[in-house]
Amino acid sequence: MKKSKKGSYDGKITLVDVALAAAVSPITVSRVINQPEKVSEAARLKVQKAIDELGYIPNQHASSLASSRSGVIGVAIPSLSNVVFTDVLRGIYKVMGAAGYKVLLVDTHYSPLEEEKMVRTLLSQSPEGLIITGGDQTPACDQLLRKSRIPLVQIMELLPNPIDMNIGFSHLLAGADVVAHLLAQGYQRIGFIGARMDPRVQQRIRGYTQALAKRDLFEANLIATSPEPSSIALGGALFKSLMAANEGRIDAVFCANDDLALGALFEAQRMNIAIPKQLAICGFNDIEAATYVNPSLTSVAVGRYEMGVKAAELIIQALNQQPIDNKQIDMGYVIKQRDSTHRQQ
Amino acid sequence: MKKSKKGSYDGKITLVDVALAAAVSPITVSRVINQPEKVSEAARLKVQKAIDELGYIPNQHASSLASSRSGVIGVAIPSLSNVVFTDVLRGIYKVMGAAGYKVLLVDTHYSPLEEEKMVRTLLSQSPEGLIITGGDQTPACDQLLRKSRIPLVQIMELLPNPIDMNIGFSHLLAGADVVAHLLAQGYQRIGFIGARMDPRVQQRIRGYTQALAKRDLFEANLIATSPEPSSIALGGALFKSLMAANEGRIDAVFCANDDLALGALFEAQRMNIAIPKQLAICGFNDIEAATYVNPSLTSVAVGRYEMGVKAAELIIQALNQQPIDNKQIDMGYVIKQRDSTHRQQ
DNA sequence: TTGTACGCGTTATCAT
DNA sequence: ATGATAACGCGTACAA
Repeated sequence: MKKSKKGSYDGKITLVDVALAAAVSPITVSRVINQPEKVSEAARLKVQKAIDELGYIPNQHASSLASSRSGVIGVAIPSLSNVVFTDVLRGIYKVMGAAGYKVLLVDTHYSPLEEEKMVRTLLSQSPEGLIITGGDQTPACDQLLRKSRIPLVQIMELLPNPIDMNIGFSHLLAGADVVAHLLAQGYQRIGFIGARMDPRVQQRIRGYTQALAKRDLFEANLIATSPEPSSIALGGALFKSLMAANEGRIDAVFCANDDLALGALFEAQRMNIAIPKQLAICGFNDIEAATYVNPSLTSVAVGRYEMGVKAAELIIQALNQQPIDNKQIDMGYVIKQRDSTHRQQ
Repeated sequence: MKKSKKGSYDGKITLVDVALAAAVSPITVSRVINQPEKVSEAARLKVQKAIDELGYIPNQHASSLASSRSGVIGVAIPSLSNVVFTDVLRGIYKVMGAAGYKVLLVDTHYSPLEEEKMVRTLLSQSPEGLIITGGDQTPACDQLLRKSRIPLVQIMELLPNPIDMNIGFSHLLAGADVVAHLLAQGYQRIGFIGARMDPRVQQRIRGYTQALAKRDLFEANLIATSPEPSSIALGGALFKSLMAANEGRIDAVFCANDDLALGALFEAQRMNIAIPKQLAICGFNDIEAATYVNPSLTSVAVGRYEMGVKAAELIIQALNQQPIDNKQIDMGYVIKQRDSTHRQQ
C-alpha cells in the first residue's frame, strides 16, 4: 500500500498522478488549477481531462503549506442556537463563499476561556482572517490575536479598544432608547428581564438603568435576571417572578431579547393581563415572530445579516490590501414600534 | 523576510524554533505535543517552557500533510437559518469538540449542485469523516462520496439506499400519522401548507396525501405550497390562499413546519377564526414556541440534538474501528398533542 | 508557455 | 528515551 516516488497507486490521486496521465509536468497541472490563463489551450484540455478521469481532488493542506495561503477564515460565535448569530453567519458565509474562502466555525459557548481554546484551534489552521464576537477575550487570547497579524473583525457590539476592526452597535444606547420610548408612551414602572447576561445584555441593562435613574424611576427589584440561556419558557418564568416581586405594580417590561419577550407576552396572556393596555412589552433583536404575534411585539431591529456581510467584506478588503476608511463601523439600530407598547390608541 | 535553514525569525514560530530554544531535536517537540507520555519529564518541561515562551502554535496543515490525519470532520447542511439544522449542529459540535475534531461546516442552500461543489471543498480538506443532509445528491457527488472511503453519515431522513451510515426518521409515516391524529379528533377537510419543498417536505406531503386518499378525503386544492423559504409571513399568506381556494371549507391545516404553522395560527386569529373550535392547526418540528403560544400548537417532535450527537458518535466509532451494529438508525418522532388540535374539550 | 529545483512544517520510520 | 532522514503534496522562484 505504499506509494513509490512517482505516482503509483495508493488510493489518493495526487497532482503527480495527473501530470503523468496528461504527460506534462506537475507544475503545469498546478497552473491549470490555479492560473488557467497561463497555460496553453491544448495543455489545459489534456490536463482537465486527466483530472476528470482520475477524479483528482487537490490536497488543500499541501497547498496551504507550500503557498502559506489556506483560504480559511475563522469565525467564533458564542452559540449556534441563537438566530442572532446564525443570521450574522449567513452574511459571512454568503460573502466568503462567493470569494472562495472556507469558513471554519467554532462555538465558544459564551465562555472567554473556551474562546481562547478555540482561537488556538483556529490559528493552528493558519486562517487568513478572523471574525470573533465581542471584546471579552482573556488577556492571553487578546495577545494571541494581536500577535497573529491577520485581519480581524470583532462583531456584534461597539468596542472601546478594538484589536483591529470592529463592527456592531451600542447596546447601551439601545437600552436607554427603549426606556425613552416606553416613557414617551406614558409607562412609568418599567421592569427588565434578562438572561445569560453576556456583555451585550449587560450593556443593555446599563442603558436601561441609567435612563431610569436619570428620572429617579429606578428600583433594584425592577430587574429580574437569570444566568441560564434565554428561552421562551424562561421569559415566562422571569416575568412571573418580576410581577411577584413588585406585587403586580409593573406597567412595562423591557426584555433583553425576543425569546424572553415572547415568553413574557404569552405568560401575560395566560394571566389575563391586557397588552398593551395594562402592560407594555418590548423585546430586542426583532425576530420574525415579533411582527406577526398577536399583539405584535415592539422590538429593537439590527441588520444582522448585513453586519455579517460587512464584516466579511472588511476582511476581504484587508486581504486585498485595499485601504479601509473606517476600522470601526456602527450598524445602528431601530426601535420597531408595534402594538405591544402602543398605549394611546 | 526570508527564513534561513534553522529557525531565524520570520514572524511564524515553528517546531524547529522551539527545538532550538529547548536544545532538543524537532521530533522531541513533536512528541511533547502529540504523545507526551513518550518523553522524559525533563525534556517535557524544557520543551513546554520553550513553547509557552515563544507562543508556538502548531501548523495543522503541515501536520495533516505529514500524518494524513487532518482532525477535520466535514458537515453539509441546507441552511444556517433553520433551527432544525442548527439544533443538529449543536449535537455534532458537542461531540466532535469533545473528541478533539474540528468541524468544517458548509451551507448547500438546499441545492444538490451547490452540495456537490461544497463536498469537493470538504474533500479537499482531507476530512476524516463527513456528515451530510439527506440523500438528494447529484450522481457525481454520490460517486465522490462513495469513492472517498471515509465514514459518512446521512442525516435527517431515513434513506432507502444510504451511501454509508444513515440516521433520521420517516417523514412519510410522520405525515400520515398527523392526518390520522386529525381524523381521530373528528376533523375531515384537512389542508396542507408547505414551502421550500425539499425532499423531506415532499415525503410529508406524500404521507398526508396517501392517508387522506385512503379515506377518499383527498382533493388537490387542499394543498397550498410555495417554493420560497418557509417563514411565519409565508405561513400566513399560504393559509389565506388555502382558505380562499376552498371558500373557507377547511377544518384543519397540517403545516410542513412550525414557522408556517405559527403564521397560519396568527393569521387565523386575525381573521377571528377560533382555534381549535373552528379550525385545527398542526405544525412540524416542535420548536419551543409551539409549547407556549396561545393556543399551544400541536407539532411533531424529533430529537434533533440527539440526532446530531448520534451522527457524530457514529463517525467517531467508525474512526476508532469499533464495530457498528446498525448502520441505519431510526430516531422516530412523537406527535405532541396540544390545544390547537384538541377538538372535544 | 513550460519545466526544474527546492522548501513549506510536520511526522513516520528506523536507528541508537 | 531520543534522534537522523526521508517523505507528505503542492507552489514559488527562477530558468529555459
